[in-house]
Amino acid sequence: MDYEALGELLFPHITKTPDYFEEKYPPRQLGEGARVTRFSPSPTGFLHIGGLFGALTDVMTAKSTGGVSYLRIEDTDKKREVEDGVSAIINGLEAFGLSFDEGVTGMGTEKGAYGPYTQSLRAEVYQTVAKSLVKKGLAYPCFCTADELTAMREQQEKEGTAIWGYFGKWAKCRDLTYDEIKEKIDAGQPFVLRFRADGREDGKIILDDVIRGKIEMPENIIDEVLLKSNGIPTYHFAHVCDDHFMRTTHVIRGDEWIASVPKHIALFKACGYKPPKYAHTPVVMKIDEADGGKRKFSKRKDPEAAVSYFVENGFPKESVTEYLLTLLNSNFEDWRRANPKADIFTFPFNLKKMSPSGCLFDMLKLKDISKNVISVMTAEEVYGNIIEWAEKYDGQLYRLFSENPEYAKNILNIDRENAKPRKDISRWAEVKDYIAYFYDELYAPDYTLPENIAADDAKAILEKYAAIYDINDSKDEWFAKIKEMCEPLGFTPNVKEYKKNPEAYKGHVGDISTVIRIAVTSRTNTPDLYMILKLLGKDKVVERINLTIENLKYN
RNA sequence: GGCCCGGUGGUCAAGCGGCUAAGACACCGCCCUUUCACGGCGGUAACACGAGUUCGAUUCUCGUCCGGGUCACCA
Repeated sequence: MDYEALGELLFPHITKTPDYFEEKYPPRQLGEGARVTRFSPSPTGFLHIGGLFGALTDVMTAKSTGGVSYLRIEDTDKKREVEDGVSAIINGLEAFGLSFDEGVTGMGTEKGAYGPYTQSLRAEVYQTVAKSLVKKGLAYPCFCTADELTAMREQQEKEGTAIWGYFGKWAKCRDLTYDEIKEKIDAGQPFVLRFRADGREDGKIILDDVIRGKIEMPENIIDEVLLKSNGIPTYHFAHVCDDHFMRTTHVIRGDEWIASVPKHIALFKACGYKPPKYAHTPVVMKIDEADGGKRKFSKRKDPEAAVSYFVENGFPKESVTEYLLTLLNSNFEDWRRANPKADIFTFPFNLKKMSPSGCLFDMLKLKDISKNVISVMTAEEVYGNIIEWAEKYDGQLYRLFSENPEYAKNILNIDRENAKPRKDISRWAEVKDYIAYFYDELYAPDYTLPENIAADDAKAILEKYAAIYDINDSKDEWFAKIKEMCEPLGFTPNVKEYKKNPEAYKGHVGDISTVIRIAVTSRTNTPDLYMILKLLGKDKVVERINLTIENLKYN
């Protein structure tokens, strides 16, 4: 067989050789240990949590080694592609503060010297490499139809062959002569380009995975498709060409790719390229409501799999990235405690610290982390975040907060910006309920008293309090007055005393506070009552107290 | 079915032949306290199973079981 001639027959329009691209995309000049990573999603829908997980891993790996990360769009499957796929990915990434050094930056825009970073724009690269493979006798055209391939598979299953696929005696087009090929091509028959695998059936290769260590796998013997009949490469071939020419040092991808590594290694070898290091990451799973088992997040079944879910529910972006980081490197939490304000990208991330087993996404843990994240923000920061969120997702809250920013910030500042800030809020979507009693529009009065307080007593407490309330009191004066109210009403200002001798009193100072709290907020639990009263203002406090007195039911 | 990965408390996880088997979340109790939170202290709770190697296995080997992945002109 004259492979040179075959190459020309198959790719008459390709005039370059791989050397051209070797020069165009020279090895990167980076420091020792610097890693080049890529996040390479397909634009098939929304960005989901697993994608974010992977993207974070890529970015952290590059940043922590002084390397480069880039975003490559793998749009080689036009059937699954969705219209706004690329912007969905980029917007999703941006929403969580992730950006790359190179690659696609938007619809039709990109940056970096190793582009284009969209696979559908790189046909010439793939075909040039493919042509060189053909000329070396390492790839050949296959004219088998989908039906023939299906029949082959069925036959293999029937025979119970250990390995399924296009190889050995099943590879009908492997040894076509030049004349046979020319005849089919002249007749306009479509073909795919297949790899001429040279693996031995009993051969073994070792993958030294960065996360999992050494994995022994059978050599590849399958004549994998390199170019589809439309000339577009399969993932396998695109991966090899792109990661070589984009000079990726570390391919970080989901562990569903482990089984394909022998193919990839064989292809790198055939092309004469040095394979990158591989790091196969675990998958993020959830509990299946139906059977209680673990399973991978599903784009279709799990709305919370979409990163937009976290945005819509008002999780600060840092909460999500920090949670993901604890999943990635569990020592992140210790680091965060030691460096409460540090930029996450300065965390000394280490691929080797990643666990190889899949993990369950724990919404409770996310919320806990989120509460901590929010608790160290200033009122100003919290306000800004809420405004930004509410503008999109809660018009009413947005209006209320923007009408009087100072009022809103003061509310948010209660028990904040101190050594032991409250941790009540985990998502911006909870804010409206949290601050509802500060706005008449949101306030839903509820005059229900706790069982241990009689309505008559409550009424007496409120009448007394309305009479002595002075908004100008300091906190100490204010509380001293409340304590003074206790004894005449049959309560004790001393909680310990009450606990020692509960029969002697109707209640203690806490109960007095509770009555006032309920009258003013309709809640039994709130942050610092003194500040609440102060912010509400004298008129509103008196108004609510009077309303409560009128509506109290006698029991 | 073949091949591959994984298996420490409810969850995420340290651990790399000898430890009373860390820590975080969740849960429970106590303390602090005008409520609630915060904070502090304490508690319940784990090495899937069976062989083997070894003076000694959570750690190494093999098998079993369980969970997952993969075998496309999808990525």
